[in-house]
Amino acid sequence: MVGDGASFLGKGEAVSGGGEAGARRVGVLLPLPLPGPYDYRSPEGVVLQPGDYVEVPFGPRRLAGVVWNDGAGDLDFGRLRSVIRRFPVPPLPEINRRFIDWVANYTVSPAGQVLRMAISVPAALEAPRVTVVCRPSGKAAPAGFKETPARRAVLALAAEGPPRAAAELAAAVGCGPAVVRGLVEAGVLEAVPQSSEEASVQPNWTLPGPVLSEDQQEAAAALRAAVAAGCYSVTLLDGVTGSGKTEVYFEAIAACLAAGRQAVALLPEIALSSQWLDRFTRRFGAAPALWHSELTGGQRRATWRAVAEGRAGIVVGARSALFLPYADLGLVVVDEEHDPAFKQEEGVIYHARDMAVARAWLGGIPIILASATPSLETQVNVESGRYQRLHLPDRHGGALLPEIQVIDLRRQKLEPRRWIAPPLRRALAETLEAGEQAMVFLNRRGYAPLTLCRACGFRLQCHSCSAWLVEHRASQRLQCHHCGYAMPIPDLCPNCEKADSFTACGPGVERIAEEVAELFPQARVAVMASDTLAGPCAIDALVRRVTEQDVDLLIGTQIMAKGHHFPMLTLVGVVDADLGLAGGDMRAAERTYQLLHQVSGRAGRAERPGRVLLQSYMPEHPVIGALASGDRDRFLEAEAQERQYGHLPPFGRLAALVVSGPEMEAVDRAAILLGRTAPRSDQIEILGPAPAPLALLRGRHRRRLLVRAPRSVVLQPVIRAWLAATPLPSSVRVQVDIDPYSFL
DNA sequence: TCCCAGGTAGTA
DNA sequence: ACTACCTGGGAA
Repeated sequence: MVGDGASFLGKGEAVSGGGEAGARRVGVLLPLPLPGPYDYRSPEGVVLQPGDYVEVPFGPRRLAGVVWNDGAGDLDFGRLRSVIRRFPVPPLPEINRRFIDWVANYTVSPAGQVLRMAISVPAALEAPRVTVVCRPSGKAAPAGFKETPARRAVLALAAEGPPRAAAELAAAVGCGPAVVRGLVEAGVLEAVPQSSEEASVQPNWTLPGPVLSEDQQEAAAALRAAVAAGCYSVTLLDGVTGSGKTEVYFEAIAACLAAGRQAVALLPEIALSSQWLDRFTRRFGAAPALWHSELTGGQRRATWRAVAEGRAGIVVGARSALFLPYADLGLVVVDEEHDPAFKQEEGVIYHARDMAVARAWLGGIPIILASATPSLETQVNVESGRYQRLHLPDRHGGALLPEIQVIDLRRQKLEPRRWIAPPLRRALAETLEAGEQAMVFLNRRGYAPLTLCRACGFRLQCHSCSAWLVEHRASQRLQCHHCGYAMPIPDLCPNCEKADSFTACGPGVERIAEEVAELFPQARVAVMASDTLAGPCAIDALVRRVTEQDVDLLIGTQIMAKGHHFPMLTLVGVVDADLGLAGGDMRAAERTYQLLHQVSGRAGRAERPGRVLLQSYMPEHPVIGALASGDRDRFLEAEAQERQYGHLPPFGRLAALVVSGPEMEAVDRAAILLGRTAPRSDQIEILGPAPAPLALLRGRHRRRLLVRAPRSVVLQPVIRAWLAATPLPSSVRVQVDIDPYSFL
């Protein structure tokens, strides 16, 4: 560093001694997919520490980054540009920085790209807006103080309400700002600076919790002990739907707050419902800090800053909440641990549950995974003793688990263009007659999944994806569920030009709604799918209508499978329990089991017992059998065995390389080249290239290679070396997916 | 011969 | 991620 000094001194810059008082070299990580931190020099007289947020010049732009290290030193000091300024935010703690490096290394992505998830709100780095507010000083009025009516009114107002800006006080009273100013000058009011995001009401852990069952108390005590121990531990909170898992982990959160540390609860995006927040607010007397994709810029900023400054005790959010700059994280909770929504499939591809466990391990803190249907990975970790398990076998408040029956569609033939078999129709009629509510579940949006021409057999397909266009009657359009493309339903077949020749194939929720309306014209029917409900507010509104019994029959997709508590709902009918089992994806069975189990869990959550009817063409399938018998563990064991035979996760390691680009030939060439340069080892097996599950997505052709290896092999360095040694044209992109969620 | 578009390298 | 720069094709 000192040696480098000569070069920049030579350029006529005044630095004393080239050392202590002068500029120093720092490595700054930028929120970009660069290979590593870039070196800058610190401004005169400013000492920068790792973790400091800084603004730096980058080409013609200015960017916010984080001081990562002392700099790589591979560039002459004289050629370095200077850090512009340090942002007025607490530095990113070391654990958080190590976590970012760890995730980057694990997911084979540049650290800067991971950092981008952590500083996703650049505005939060600026000093908060400070306003001057007035409040009573408590001092006596000075001699000669004249009490006018206007002054009296201002003082009275200032005495009751919260501190307010002078202009605000004046406006409320109806006097000029000079009156307030005069009071401040007289010393009766005092003007104090207040940051615009001053402490809102904080969750209060000292409030008494609800009455817990014996099982719940026991589990809560174990979790409190884990929090008190303050070291790394993973606990699976395994409880049937309706067993009150949430209330149990609330106790762990309370313990964490009592210890003065922060807690984060990750929920699958969709489960961030007002029902969950209501329960939280009831327990802690205030809402938690929120983090999810629907937040406005201002809300994001407020949460980010409150987290960084340690003011936010509890954060509840979707997967990305894991990357917030916690000042002192003491507990992680992952609710619905098995949920596929935790898998991020774009940009940095990661599974939030796995990253959360890593975060807990790095931070030396406990983590709680909650689920009624734990993932196979978690189950295997419990069996091997790596994770603790707490079991809640019974529903809270004595409610019984629903009785599950299978309707064999091979015997109970469906009428043409009908999807509800007679036994389900009878059950629905009985339920409605009893004044109870029913739910019909079909995990398929729209009216019909496929539209074809009766004359020539032409199928309406998306131009940029390998997927059918789905008819939506509500919007009168055909939609692609992968890229969002939509078009009006054409009058003529694009192929044979015949008019009125289209016919809908198969059911979607809209079609089921139509059938139900014909069967039960007097029933109040509501459809619940992600496209019929715009945003969380609409979901909340419908959920409220259901709890207030404004709806008799609810028809929906998986959006209504999660977390909702409908006391009067006693019947769940599953239109097509086999949906999702087709295909050959090893995870299909597990996923279907989890989804249907969760849907079944909506029935009979209060006093009235529930029942579930599953319509299936293959009642002998292990998934259907496990659901009907309630024997989850035997099913998981069988699944585990199958994965073990296939050397598949969690018994082996798997990674996917997805090659994509707009031109099929270029993508194919690149994929074949990658296949040729693949690492050769008797430990590592390369499968493919083959068309990826969606061979065409958003106009990009996709090919996939799978890498399979025993658990003892660490795949990341192998993949990194492989990619580094295989130069590819810039027209194709390679995405690395460690632990891919779906594998055919 | 010039201009614009699209592809590409570099950002410290 | 942007942006400035370069290359090449097409029209003047």
